Amino acid sequence: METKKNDKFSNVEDCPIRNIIDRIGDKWSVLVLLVLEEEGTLRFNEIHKTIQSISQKMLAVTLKALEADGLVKRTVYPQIPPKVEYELTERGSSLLPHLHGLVSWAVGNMEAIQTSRREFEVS
Amino acid sequence: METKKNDKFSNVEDCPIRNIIDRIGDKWSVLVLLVLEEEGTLRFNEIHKTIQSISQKMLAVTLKALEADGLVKRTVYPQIPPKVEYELTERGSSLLPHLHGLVSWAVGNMEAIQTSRREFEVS
DNA sequence: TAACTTTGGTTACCAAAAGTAAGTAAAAAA
DNA sequence: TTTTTTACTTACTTTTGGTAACCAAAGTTA
Repeated sequence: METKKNDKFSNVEDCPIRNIIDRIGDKWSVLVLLVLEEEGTLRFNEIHKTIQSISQKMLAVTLKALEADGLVKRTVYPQIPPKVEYELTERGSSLLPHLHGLVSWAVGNMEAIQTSRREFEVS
Repeated sequence: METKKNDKFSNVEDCPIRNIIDRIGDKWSVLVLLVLEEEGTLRFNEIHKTIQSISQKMLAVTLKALEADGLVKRTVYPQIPPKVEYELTERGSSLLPHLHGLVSWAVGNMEAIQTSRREFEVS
């Protein structure tokens, strides 16, 4: 008999791993976090210029999600034309070292991985 | 004048960050890697029993991707009914410490993040 | 006075990725 | 002969992501 209790990953809502993967596992969050770390406080369009391949829509969606999770702080200056600045919160900063671990692994292994992929395709 | 050279993330194909995020940032890869680390060698259905919320299709797709990247080794025993075993490769094992960094951060911050999300919703 | 610029978005529409449920192969057991 | 077992695949639906056009509101230009 297989009860839910035998599956330690059954409660997807409360599984921290799935929770974090669902959030930073999207297409853009990690890139935005890394850019904000490197460049400091940035306006919407400045982020967009740094990550040209993201659409305005996805940048807006990504920033809103990061803000909702308290990883990024959004500051609106009531001007016309509008001015909105984004910066990492402490919580966002505390995540970054772990991302850097991943990034360094990725940098060190990317070439071998790309080779593996090509070999796998032909077979 | 904005040339491609001003955007250090413009070559999405060759950006290691995007590369690794695209691969382990999918919904299931990290979970599968963690299960294989914890349980050792497992058959297809054994993984499926451990991660009940994944569909057979997505488990198959995920394993194939991990195999293509050389993170997981697939061994087929020519029997009927079939027997296929999956285990981490060295490359896969070398990635896991970095994932654990993320996991521990996720465990430590999940509650605060969930609170932030609820607060963000109402405002 | 009308049109254009600037910024930080939103909206409608389309494509790609992921989820669901059912089907498949092949042999051994009932 | 039907059922069982295992590791998938296939057809279909839903969710996510991408593209391009549009918007507000004040200042600048003509």
